[in-house]
Amino acid sequence: MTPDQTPLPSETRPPTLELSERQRSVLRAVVEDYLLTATPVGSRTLVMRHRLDVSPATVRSAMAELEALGLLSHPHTSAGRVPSDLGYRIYVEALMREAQLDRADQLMIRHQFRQVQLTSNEWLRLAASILAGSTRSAAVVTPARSRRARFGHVQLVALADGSRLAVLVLSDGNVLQRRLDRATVDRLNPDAPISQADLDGAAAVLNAELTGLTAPQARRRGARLELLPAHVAEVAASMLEEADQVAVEEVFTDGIANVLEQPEFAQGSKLRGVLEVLQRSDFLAQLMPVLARRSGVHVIIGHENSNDAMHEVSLVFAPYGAPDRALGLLGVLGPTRMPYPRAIPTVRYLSTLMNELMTSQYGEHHD
Amino acid sequence: MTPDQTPLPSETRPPTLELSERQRSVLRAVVEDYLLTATPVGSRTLVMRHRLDVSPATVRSAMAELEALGLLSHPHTSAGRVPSDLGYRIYVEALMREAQLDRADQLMIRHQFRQVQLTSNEWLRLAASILAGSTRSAAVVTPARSRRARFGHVQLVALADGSRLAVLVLSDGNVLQRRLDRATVDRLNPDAPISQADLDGAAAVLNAELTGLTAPQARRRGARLELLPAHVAEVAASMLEEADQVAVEEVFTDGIANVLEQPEFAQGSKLRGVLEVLQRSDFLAQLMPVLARRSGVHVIIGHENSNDAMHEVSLVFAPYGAPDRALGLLGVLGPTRMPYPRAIPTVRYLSTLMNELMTSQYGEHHD
DNA sequence: GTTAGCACTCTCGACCCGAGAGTGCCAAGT
DNA sequence: ACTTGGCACTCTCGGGTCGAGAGTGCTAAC
Repeated sequence: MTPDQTPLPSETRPPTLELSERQRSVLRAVVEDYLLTATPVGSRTLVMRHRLDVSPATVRSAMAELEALGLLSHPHTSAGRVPSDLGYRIYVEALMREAQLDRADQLMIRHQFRQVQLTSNEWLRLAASILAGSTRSAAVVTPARSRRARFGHVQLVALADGSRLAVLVLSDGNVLQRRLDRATVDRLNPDAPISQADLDGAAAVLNAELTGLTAPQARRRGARLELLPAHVAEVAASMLEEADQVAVEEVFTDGIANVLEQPEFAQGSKLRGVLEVLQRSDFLAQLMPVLARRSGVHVIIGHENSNDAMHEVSLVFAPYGAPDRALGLLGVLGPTRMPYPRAIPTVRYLSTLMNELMTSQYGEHHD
Repeated sequence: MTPDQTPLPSETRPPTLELSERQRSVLRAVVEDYLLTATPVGSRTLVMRHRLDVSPATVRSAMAELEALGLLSHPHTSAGRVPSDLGYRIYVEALMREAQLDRADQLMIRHQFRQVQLTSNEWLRLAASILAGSTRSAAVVTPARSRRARFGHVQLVALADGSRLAVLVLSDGNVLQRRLDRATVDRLNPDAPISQADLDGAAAVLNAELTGLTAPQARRRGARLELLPAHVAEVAASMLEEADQVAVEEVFTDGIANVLEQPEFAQGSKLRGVLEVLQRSDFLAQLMPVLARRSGVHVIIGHENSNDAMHEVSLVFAPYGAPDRALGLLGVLGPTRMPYPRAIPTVRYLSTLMNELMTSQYGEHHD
C-alpha cells in the first residue's frame, strides 16, 4: 500500500525506517498539523490536537530526536517545529495513510469527463482544472507526444482562397496541420496544380514515401522528396520539422491563483521565478524522461528539485499514455507544504483516467 | 495624433480639456513620474525632476486644482499626489506624447515573427510573449474566431486503427478536427464502410449539404442530415456543435510574473481575483463586442472596468483580424499605473501586424 | 499670478517592552 | 529506563512611543 514515489535521481537512501513508533507518530502528527495550519507546531498543541497519549515533554524529546535526524527544523528557538524536505519525504513514503481517492470523488471526476463530448485538448484543460480545484494547487498538464511517432496518413486540401492545407496524422494519435498561404504556393510553384485531384495524387506520393517512418528516418530519405513537386516537398519538409520538435510546446496550467493564496507565497515575487521556469518549456521536457522511466506518481520535494528556482515548491506528477507510445505529463505544483494525502491520489487517479481515455479514443495499438 | 482610445460605455464625457496649460503640464509630470517611481509624488521633487520653471508652491496650487477636478488624489495628508483613474484617462487621451512605436522596436518584433515558420497558434503565443516582454505586464491573446463563419471544406480520413478523423475548414480560416474513436464508429455503424473511397463519398455528400452555410443554418437543415450514413451524421452534428461555440475557449497568456513584481500586487492575493476573472472565458467574450465595434486600441482604466475584480487594473486591448471576418483580441493587463506610453503603441503595432499576417496567410477574402 | 516662509499633519522606521509560546534540561516518579 | 512535571530561558510578535522627514495649505510679500 505504500505509494509509488521516488525522490528524483535520489542519490542516497535517507536513514528512513530506523524510526521508533513514537517518532513515527510524532512526525506524522507534525506534518499533518503543519499541512493544515501552516504555522510551526509546538509540543503542547500537538498533544491536544492529535490525541497523543503522552505528555508534551515526551513529545519534545521525540521532536529533538527527529530534528537531529534532519526531519524537522526550527525556524528559531522557541518556535514550533516545521517539517524539512526530508521529513516530508519520509511522511510521503512511510507515514501517509489512505493512498486511494474516495469513490465519490472518482465518480465526480469521471462524470465531468463524461458530461461533454470533448476534444483531446479540452480533456487536458479539464484535467488541469480538476487537479487545480481538487488540490488547491497549481496544475500542469502537457499533451501526450511520442518521440518515436511514425507518419500515418497525409491529406492535402485545396482551399477556396488558393491556399493549401496539409493534415498529417501521426501514429501516436496526434494530428498536425499546416497551412500554406497563397503567396508561398505561388512562389514555389506558380503554375501548380490546384485541383483537389492533383493534390490527392501528390498526397498519395507522400503517403507512399513516408508512411511508417519516424521523422529522423524521413529526413534521411529527404533526397528523394526532391523529386516531388516543389509545393509538396515544401509541405513535407515543414511537417518533418514540426513532427520533430517533440519538445513540450504547449502546456495547460490552471489554479496559479491557488498558490498565490498560500502564505508561503504571500509576497508574490517569490512565485516569479517558479512561474518563469514553468513557462520555459525545457523544464518540463527535462522532467519527462525521469518520470517516464516508471509509471505511477512521482513526488519531488523542495531541494530534491534540480532547479534552483524550484527549491521551495513540491511537484506531484505522473506520466500518462502508453509507455511505448505517446507520453504526457500531468500533476500539481505547490509549496512544499503540499496536501500530499490529497494530491497524490488525485494525480494517480487522473493519470489512469487519462490512460483509459486515450486508449479508448485511439484504440489499441498494433505494430 | 491623439490616439484612438475610448473609455468603455463611457457614460458622460469627463470635464476634459478645460485645463490650463499649467495644469496640463503638471498632470502630465505627475503621471509620468508616478509611472516610473510608483510612489506618491510631491511638488518639490516634481519641479526638480521635470524641470518645470516654477516654484513648488505654484505646482502645489495647480495640484490642488487638479485634485478638486478629481484627476489627482491624496493617499493621506502630507503625502504626494497620485493620479486617479480619471487622471490617467485625461493623460492617455490628451497629454501623452509619441504614440508611435520606434522603428527599431518595430523591426525587432517583425524579425521575431519572420524568424521561424510558425503555425497560427504559435503566432499567438509569440504575440503574447512579445507583448509581455515589451510592456512588462501580463499579456493576453485570443485566437481569431468568427461568429458567422461558414463551412468551407470537410475531409474524412480513415485511420489505421479503425477510427475516423474529420477535418473541417471554416471560412474564417480556422480548422477544426474531431476524431471518432473506434468504439463510437462500431456503435453507430457496425458494418460501416471503412475504405477511404467510401469516406470520400460521404465527405462529398457533407460538402454538398453544408458548404457555405453558417452553423445555425446548418443546424436548421439538420433533418436532411439524417439521410446520411449514421457515422457521418454523427461527425456532422459534432462539428456543428463545435463550430458553434465561438466562445473564446482558448486564451494565451504570458508575463503574469511581471505583474507579480509590481508593488501594487506585492501581496499576491490581490491578483487572485484578477486571475480568476481572466480564466473565466466569458470575461473576454464579453469584452469582444465592445472592442470589435471600432478598430484601434482601447484603454480601460481601473473603475471604468465593469467587473469588480478588475477595479485595480488597466487593460490596453485591440481587436485584430478583418472586422467582417474572424476577430481576436490582443492586449496587456497591468496595474492602473500601466506604462501607457509604451503599452499603447506596442498593442497597436502588434494588432496591425497580426492583421497583416492573417491576411497574407489566408489570402484576401471574397464573398 | 508667483513665490518664500511657516506652521501643521501624517507616515515611516527605530526602539523598547511585556506577553506569550515554546524549548531544553533536570530531577522525581513509576 | 522511560515518562513527566517543573522551571528557567529564549525568541517572536504586537503595541506604544518618538523623532525625522516629507509634503501640504495658507498667508503675506513681490
